Amino acid sequence: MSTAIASKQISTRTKSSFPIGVIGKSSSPAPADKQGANLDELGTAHVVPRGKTVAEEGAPAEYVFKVVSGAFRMVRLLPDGRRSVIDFLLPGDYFGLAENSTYSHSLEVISDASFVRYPKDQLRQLLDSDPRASRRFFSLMCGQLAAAQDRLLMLSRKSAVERIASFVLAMADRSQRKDGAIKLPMNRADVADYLGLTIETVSRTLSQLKSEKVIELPTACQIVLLDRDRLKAISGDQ
Amino acid sequence: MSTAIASKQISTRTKSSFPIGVIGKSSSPAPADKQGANLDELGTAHVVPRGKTVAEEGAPAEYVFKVVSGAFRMVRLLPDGRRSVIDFLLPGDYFGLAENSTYSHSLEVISDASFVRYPKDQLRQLLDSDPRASRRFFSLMCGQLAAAQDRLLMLSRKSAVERIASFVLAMADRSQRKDGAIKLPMNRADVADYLGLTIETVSRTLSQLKSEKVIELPTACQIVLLDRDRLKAISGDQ
DNA sequence: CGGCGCCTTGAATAATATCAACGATAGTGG
DNA sequence: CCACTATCGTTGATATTATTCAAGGCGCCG
Repeated sequence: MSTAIASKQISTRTKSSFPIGVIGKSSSPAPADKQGANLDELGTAHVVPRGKTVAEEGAPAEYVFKVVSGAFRMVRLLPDGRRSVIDFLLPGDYFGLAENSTYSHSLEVISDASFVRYPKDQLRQLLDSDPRASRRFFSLMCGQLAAAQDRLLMLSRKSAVERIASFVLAMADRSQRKDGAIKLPMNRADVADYLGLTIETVSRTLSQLKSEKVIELPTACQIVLLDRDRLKAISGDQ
Repeated sequence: MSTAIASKQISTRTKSSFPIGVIGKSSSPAPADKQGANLDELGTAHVVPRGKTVAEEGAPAEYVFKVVSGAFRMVRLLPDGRRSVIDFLLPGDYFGLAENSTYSHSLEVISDASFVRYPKDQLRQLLDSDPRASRRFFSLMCGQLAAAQDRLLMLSRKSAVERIASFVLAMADRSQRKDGAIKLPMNRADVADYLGLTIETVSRTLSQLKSEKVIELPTACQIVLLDRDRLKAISGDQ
């Protein structure tokens, strides 16, 4: 099932082709680190094509992943095949830190992507020995937890329009360009499984917002915000 | 708005009337700790009556709470008053670690309760200086995140019966006695806001499970499992 | 015993899912 | 370069689920 993944060792000496972030110390040239292991030395970089499954639900959780480019979805299945997209991962996001001995989610590539992968036990060791890295990851976890809790509120109490509006706003915030068209890397099915709706409801609701001149849809995967305030009001927050 | 809360300083010398857990070192007599501050010295114990709000959404997040006895709900409101119970907290559970500068949830007492409260910045300091405490809290956070993700799946894709079945099973697991009747500290409204349903749907669905001989309801707040396997099958997991 | 809060149940309604058909778009091979 | 095909997205009609509205019941406490 698992096909080859492009892989290479990252050296702190070699200029990597990926903008790999350094944690627990300044991102500059990297002076000798008396703490011993550091993230750069731990990780290997990989390039993966759209559709690829990088980590599989139920498999031993050996690695922690950091997205470098592209987009991923974190997926969980019910035995009968119903699917939930627990989160979308964009550059800078991590996967696998909170997983137990086996992954409880699959990590799938939405659009051609690259990532860095760290052996989980080595990363844990680093966290134990390096207070700065530890603090960094602790606050990452806090962010993830807060995001999950936001979504709990959304899924338990918001209507379809409110969910879509919240989603569009969130994607606009995560997107680099704040003004122009937002590029959605995921398809309608992914959005539906993320928001707890069906493909049809997602489509209909986006059409509705379009007809109300709140957004524009130049293509299916591009969204232009015409009335951000209105969208925020519709989203139900504040 | 905030009425008096019973409060007293905890001394490591005094035998506390609460079973306050010690983190980052053995729970025995407490030898001098070269790390300096430890959790016992940080915390103050409090007793609170049912209905009391211990932390308010939007207020400065100054404390982290650990439940000692009783039960709490962690609540979030939408501007129009819709309510979501993000989680129930039982003895041993923590609140407030992942909160930002202000609480994004209220913490409300469901049944007469007691808790220990730690100034957040002091706890943070302890986490920075004590690797064992840090590890402990890191794994607590992992557990909370995993639980939140389970609930995301539930809220996005499970039907009313499946949610109720999952909830009953989860409460049975968290409850002390595994065999006899489960005591629910929360009312139907709390369950509804936790599962993203209405009071009526919760009531109807429990009645349905009762009529199918899967559970018994001696009183509204007691549940007896008659057929755990069946309940697990209904819950949709595995 | 009476009142109040909480729970249950029924009937009608609304929201979203499902089923089905059609349309658009992108990738492929002639 | 164009046509074909597969995939994805949109839209409509209908079905289903859960909500809303409404009434009544149960238990607890004064």
